[in-house]
Amino acid sequence: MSSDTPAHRYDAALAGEIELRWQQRWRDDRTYETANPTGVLTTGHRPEGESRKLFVMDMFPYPSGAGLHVGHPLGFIGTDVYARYKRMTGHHVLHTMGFDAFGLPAEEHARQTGTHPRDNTEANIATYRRQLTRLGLGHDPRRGVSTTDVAYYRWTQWIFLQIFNSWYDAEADRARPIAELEAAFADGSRPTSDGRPWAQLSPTERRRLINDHRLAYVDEAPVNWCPGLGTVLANEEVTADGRSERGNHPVFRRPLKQWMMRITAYADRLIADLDRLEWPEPIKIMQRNWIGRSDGASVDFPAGADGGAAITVFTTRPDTLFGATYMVLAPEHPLVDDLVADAWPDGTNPSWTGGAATPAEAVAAYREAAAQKSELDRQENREKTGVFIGATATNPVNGEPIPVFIADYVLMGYGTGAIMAVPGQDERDWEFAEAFDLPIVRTVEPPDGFDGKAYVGDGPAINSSFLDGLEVDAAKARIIEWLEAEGHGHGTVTYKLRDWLFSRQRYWGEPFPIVYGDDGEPRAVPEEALPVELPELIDWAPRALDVDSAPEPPLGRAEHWTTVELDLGDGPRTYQRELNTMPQWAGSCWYYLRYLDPTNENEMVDPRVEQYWLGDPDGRVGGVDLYIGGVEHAVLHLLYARFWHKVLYDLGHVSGPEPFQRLFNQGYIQAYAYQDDRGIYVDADRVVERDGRFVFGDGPDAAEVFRSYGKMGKSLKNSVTPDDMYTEYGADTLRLHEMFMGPLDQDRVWDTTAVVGSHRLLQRVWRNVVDEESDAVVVSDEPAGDELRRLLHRTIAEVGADMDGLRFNTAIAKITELNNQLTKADGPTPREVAEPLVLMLAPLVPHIAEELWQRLGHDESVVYRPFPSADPALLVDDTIEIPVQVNGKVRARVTVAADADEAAMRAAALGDPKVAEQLGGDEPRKVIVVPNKLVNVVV
RNA sequence: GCCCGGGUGGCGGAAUGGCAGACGCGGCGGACUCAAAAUCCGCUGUCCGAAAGGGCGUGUGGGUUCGAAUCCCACCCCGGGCACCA
Repeated sequence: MSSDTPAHRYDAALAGEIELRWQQRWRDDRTYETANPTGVLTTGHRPEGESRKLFVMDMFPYPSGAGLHVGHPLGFIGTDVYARYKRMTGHHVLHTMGFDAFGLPAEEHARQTGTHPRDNTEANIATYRRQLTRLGLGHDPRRGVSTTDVAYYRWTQWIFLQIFNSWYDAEADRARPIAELEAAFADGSRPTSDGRPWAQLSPTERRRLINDHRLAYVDEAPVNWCPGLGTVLANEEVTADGRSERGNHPVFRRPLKQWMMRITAYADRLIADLDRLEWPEPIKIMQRNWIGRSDGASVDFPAGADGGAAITVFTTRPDTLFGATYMVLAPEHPLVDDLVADAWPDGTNPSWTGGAATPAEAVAAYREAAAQKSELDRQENREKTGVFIGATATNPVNGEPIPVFIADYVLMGYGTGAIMAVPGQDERDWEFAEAFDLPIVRTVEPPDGFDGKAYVGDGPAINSSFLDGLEVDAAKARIIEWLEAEGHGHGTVTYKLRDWLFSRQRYWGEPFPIVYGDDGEPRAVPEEALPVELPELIDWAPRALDVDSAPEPPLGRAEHWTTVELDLGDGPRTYQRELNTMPQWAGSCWYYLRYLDPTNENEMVDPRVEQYWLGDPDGRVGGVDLYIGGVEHAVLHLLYARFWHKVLYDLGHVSGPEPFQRLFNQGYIQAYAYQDDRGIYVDADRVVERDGRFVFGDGPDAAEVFRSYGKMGKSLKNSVTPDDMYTEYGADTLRLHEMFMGPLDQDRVWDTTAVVGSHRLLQRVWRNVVDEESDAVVVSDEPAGDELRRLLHRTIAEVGADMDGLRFNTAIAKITELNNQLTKADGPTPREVAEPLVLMLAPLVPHIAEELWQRLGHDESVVYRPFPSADPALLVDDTIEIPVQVNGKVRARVTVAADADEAAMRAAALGDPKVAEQLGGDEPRKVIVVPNKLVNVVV
């Protein structure tokens, strides 16, 4: 520090000293520990008198090895400011932070750094804790669980067992304990699948029957096999072009035996309850689309030589049945082999045969070609292809025989894998019909002037016998009645949502509490045997695998762990453990519940504690009061967590049907990156701007570089870390700046040069309270002037409203205006203004606020001081200045009494010389007076 | 292609039917300094003008209104999601 800088200026060094001192004080005083109403954690803060509970939560981070950059804490700071504001307005606030540390990101990082995932994870968590503490986040440190803690994943396993031990009762529309299903089979009130009495089934048969109904079940189904990661993946983890979301490795569909969760049973409730949530509409839309409910009908088309087989299709347009002129099956549809004809029927259109001598050859060749196509080919080249299989089916509505094709535009994974093709009303069918010269029958009258091909809109039915004249909706209802009456089909619903693939062939995850006996059927580990601890493994990494290999769970290498002796009710026996682990989403499905009661060894959460923090006194759906996180979890975490919560709700373990009442998506902070003329990224912090060009380096080596922007990180060489900001300005400045940059839900570009503005504000605030030279407090106990007092109360009112609405950027702007007023004024700051100013700043910049509050003569922490309240009498002025418009353009300003009536305002406006000049002696045609706002004179 | 979100000074943004550009960054000028940094003060949408003042101005074009960044219609551009889902 040079000699002429004031000795007690608020700079980075002073900020750092203040921040570390107050962080220590908060730890010593246990300032942020929040009391539960009952149970283990009843110590901690609890507001006196009437208070409302408020549970504010962030999406917890994966503690990656790279540590934090300034983009990470945006949401964390947002929840912290909000939580602090709410504490000051008398709320009982629960706010903490844990770590989502199992799963691919942690494991991939450990793999790259050659360390064991547990060591790596623990080191990373320590780094994150240090960085988050340094930011001054007011978290209850007792509640910060990690999903990798044995004491935590013990309950993840417990929840898995709840799901495993339940089934979905479609009639009651809820999950029920599996024992109730067993009882229903046993007493005959529910028939077994093959009709044999329960008593006649062997123990293994019974187990199989029951296992088929569980909400968590093992199934052999086509899954996403990713050899690059050595594991299978959920649909949600695979990108549209068939690659893994993490690592971008190719993914292959292949049938494998895997754990599944019956999320599809909840599809309708997951859609319906969205209406009760205060979530951003785009997220709700994404969830609705992902679940993809379609209402329609299932229709049987008799087919095969004797007409004995039937092709069942799903259609959303049963009203167009009279226009179905051919059918298409997915190439891998199981009926194809039954239906394929021995020879081409006489007169077969040569373009239908694919040039093959027989239908069987054509089918084989087409399947071969389809299997060769990559996902990318399918997307880029959408020419309709297919072959005739030599067979016909009968349209049930008119008895017409129609040809059956296979084509890859029909997907086995949706509906029934077969469609009725109605080219008149479907664009894809039209294209296929044109390519294969198939008949086209319109069954909906297109509007006059329609010159397109397929018409997919509304209109009266035509060429459809008894449906003619009906609008689409009426025709659908009518034809479904007919199908049901005639036994040709029925109304039905399908979903895009698939059951959730729940097993991974990875080491770093929760082991399943499942074992297998001699019959190969999965059985639950008894509750009292939990936790099933993850065995220590030296060789834990997945093997590098090729496409044709099978997944190989690393837990299979834990020789002493893979078998276990248990008594499951029929004497001690040896069982084989399940070797897969749970996906990374498991732990994050329920962490908000464990925050409530993190040390409870007897229960997942004490029901009274759960009811207190997640129940809603206003009769809303309940759950976490405010949940802030990125939009990237729209259909992953947020859907899975809702599903688990609903299962727990059905089984009576939680009190409400939804986990997150209100969701808010914070934006992302991105940063400029710079590439040289070879396209290589250069260190962004060594680039300077000169006359609109960007230059890297200095002296003779300086070279022009080109600006782009993207996520902060090593690859773009554009990271700025919180530590950089602490050194230069302090944590309060960083917090303030991140909140000031723009609306919390908006993406923004980081600009380090702009941070100084927030630092200057704090410096000026400091100077308005403390003398920089002497370090003495310089506030005055004289009353504030009338104008300043009014500004203060207006600011209080506006800042409070902004904080409630998470509009921190405008709250800061208003505080700045008030402070600028103090800076401009002669003489010391009145205490009457200084104290509320410090209190208003406290949620945003808690350290400097604590320090100033103490220097203003207060012993107690600012954290639980009441937020200032505005005197309503001071929010209205005696006189106001209003603009006067002439033809909508502002031409003058006049001062009138605040309660001036229309006539007085009109007179004041027309009496203004500038307005008179504009009028040029003419009478105005019309004068619009908006009381308290403005006057508009129309000439 | 379909569905969301967005387009305002050199930059981040404010104003959601009533004074466009609050607040901040950057820039320019000044004070302090031997000097620089830091700090402080003033100016800063754009065009015409010495000034007073005036014209223009919220992606483009139209509309509703006394009055539109804000509401309506059409289009353009940017970002995101889904994508042959029957």
